Amino acid sequence: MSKLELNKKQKRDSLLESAFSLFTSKGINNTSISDIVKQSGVAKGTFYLYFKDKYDIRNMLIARKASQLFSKADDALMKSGISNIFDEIIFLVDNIINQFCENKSLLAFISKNLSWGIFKTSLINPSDDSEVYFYNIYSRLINREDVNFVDPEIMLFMIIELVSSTCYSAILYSEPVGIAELKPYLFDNIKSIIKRHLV
Amino acid sequence: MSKLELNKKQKRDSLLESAFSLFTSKGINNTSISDIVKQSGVAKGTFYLYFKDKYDIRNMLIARKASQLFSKADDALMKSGISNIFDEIIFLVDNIINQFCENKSLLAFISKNLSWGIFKTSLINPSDDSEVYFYNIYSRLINREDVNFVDPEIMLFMIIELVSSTCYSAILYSEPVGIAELKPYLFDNIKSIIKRHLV
Amino acid sequence: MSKLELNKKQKRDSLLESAFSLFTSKGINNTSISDIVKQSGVAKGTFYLYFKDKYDIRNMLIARKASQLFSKADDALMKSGISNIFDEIIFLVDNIINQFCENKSLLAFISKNLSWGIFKTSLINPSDDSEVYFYNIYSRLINREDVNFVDPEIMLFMIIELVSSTCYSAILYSEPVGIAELKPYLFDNIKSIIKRHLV
Amino acid sequence: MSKLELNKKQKRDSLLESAFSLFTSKGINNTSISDIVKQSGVAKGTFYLYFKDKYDIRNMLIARKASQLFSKADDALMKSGISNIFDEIIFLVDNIINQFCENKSLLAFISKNLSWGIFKTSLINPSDDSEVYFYNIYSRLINREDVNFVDPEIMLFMIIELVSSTCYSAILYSEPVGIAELKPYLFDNIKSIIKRHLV
DNA sequence: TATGAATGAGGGTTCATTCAT
DNA sequence: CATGAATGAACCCTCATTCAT
Repeated sequence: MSKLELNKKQKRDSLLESAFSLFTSKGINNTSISDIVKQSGVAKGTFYLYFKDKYDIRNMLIARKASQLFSKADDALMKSGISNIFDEIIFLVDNIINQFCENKSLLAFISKNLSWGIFKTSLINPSDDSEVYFYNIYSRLINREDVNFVDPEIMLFMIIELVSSTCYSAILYSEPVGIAELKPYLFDNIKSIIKRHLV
Repeated sequence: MSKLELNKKQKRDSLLESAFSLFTSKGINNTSISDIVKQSGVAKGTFYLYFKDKYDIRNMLIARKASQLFSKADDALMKSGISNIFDEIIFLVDNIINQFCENKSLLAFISKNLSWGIFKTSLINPSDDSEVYFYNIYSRLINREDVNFVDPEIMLFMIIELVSSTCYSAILYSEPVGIAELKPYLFDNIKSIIKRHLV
Repeated sequence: MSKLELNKKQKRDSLLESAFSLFTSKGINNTSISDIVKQSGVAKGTFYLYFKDKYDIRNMLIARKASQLFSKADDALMKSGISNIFDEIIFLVDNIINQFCENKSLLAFISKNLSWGIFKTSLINPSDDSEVYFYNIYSRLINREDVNFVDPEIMLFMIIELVSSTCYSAILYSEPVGIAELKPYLFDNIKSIIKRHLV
Repeated sequence: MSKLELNKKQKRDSLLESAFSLFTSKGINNTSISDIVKQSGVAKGTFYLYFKDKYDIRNMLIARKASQLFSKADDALMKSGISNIFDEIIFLVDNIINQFCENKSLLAFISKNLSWGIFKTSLINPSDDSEVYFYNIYSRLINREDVNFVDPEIMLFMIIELVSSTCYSAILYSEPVGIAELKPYLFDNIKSIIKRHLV
């Protein structure tokens, strides 16, 4: 990669990270392009060399952050030696929930913005290294040798939606209960979902 | 109610309905106070006599629309003669899903904005007739003579979160599948959740 | 007219006159809405209460200024006692040319922007008192008792186009000659045009 | 001409033609340097190696396009065998009008921008082959053996201004009438102008 | 109570121009 | 000669909010 291209990648990354920190701290609606470039230390016009508008950079961020989240969880899973399908999924969910607990603004951002559409777009058209990993994790979970799922995509969809929406309320507002109290019920439900999709 | 008070209530209702139609058709971010008052046929200053700002009227609307949704479903339930707890909840969910199918912008509005916090606020502090009704439905479901739930609030919470988040994607974008294909899995999962909370 | 309405008319007039002085001194392209409101002493948003954009105010100005130009010339004609059709038209043209000589920026503005379309729109839909006068002058010239014109509209069109385009170059740049030197030829040509349209 | 010089001429021509197509289709105000270089397939900086700014390239274009227009008309005239001065001028005007009818955006461009100043600059300082040709046509019309004109430059000036301003309205907007209906009057007036300048 | 004219900060976006490569 | 990434001033326009009527 030439020096110029490296420079460009750094600018893009800097804009992405500035946008993320602002989106998560002040919310997307209250973040202006001005804010983002100011935090990045680049000129306003530069933003438009890399992104179409605020929503373009948001979409890039969701895919990127969700991928990193899963990659991290998957790394831990690899080290754990777990091989049972139920345990694997619960492990991943638990790890992700813990990441959320430590980074509540990430939770707010992902929960409010992750849609299954962006999810799949990112799988099919990875725009970043982390998103390539993401694809590998996904396909490894789905195409296992030991088990056959009925409609595995629907299964994952339901688990992800259930986890993200309940955690949002439990972790951020302890509503109706805190995450610790919620977990047993949540994990039981996830197991039920998996069971439902086993042949 | 005096004629003046009636007039005031009509103005407030008119503002609420105008805001709802604009929020659902153009989105909250793209709706201005100007738009709302123009559609309502009242002056700009008048808005501030009834609501603090755009987000104030939005919160009022969520509670109001969610209550109406549940009330309608409950009316149908009453006429159905169903008394089994599983069937009752599935019936309610199914009815609400059907309402969503017929009114997709309502789904988008409720899904993106309904939080358990507003939900409970509305239960505890009803600001409208429909919300009082709402409370009755809720307590009738929870405090039944025939069954005892463990943590009934968590159960309802999970069901509501699961339904609203999966329906959002399935009904509006047919992602990962359409609502018809999703329903069997969804209902099975709801039954599992209920079962889990029965003593 | 209420005090409020009077105030509004004054604001509108002030904006029109500010825009005119800026358009004529700096050109339309180099005049921003900011410039106009600054000169008018009103807030930026106020501009948009009265005009759609820069081109809206420009069109209003052309009609207004052209009407005032003709009205002034016609007033002088009334006082002159001239009744011969050739002499009347030459008198009007001469008077307008002299107005242009004294107000070159007005000439630049009118010449570059007056189109027959705006001309007729202003005749049909006067948006101002001066434009009503304008209509009267026009119809009095066309519908005379003493003479009958063939295609009087085409005749006026040609005279106006010839005068405005040649004066632009002659008065502003003395190209190919100054206005004094041009006049004899111009007036002869106008007479030829009139003659051509007499039955 | 060396290969390098040829390459440079091609770049310049390419920029000129791109600018022309954009100016005529979108208008000068809505055309940016970015647009021009994009259409030309050269880098932004390259533009500034050949032209000072947008208005520089516009002036080059007017002279170039006006010259081409006259050259084409003159070619046709040469082939026609016409030798009478009235007929020659009418022939040229008619030919140019017909060119305008077939290329309305050219008409809009020329009419709005051709000034007698640029006209003469182009005559005196031709910046291009076509402009040299242009000069020949001009002097051949003026310095004839068979006739002597009084102030031939004023004569041509008036004809050109009258034709370009009336055609603009008639061809582009059919105001006050279409070009076909206008032509008889226009030609009569041109003949009057010529007659006026014959000794 | 109700009005709606007025505000002006601040939003998104464009673009001519420069300059290191 | 040619490039095109970067700049940042300047643009247009919106809008929540106020306040005299």
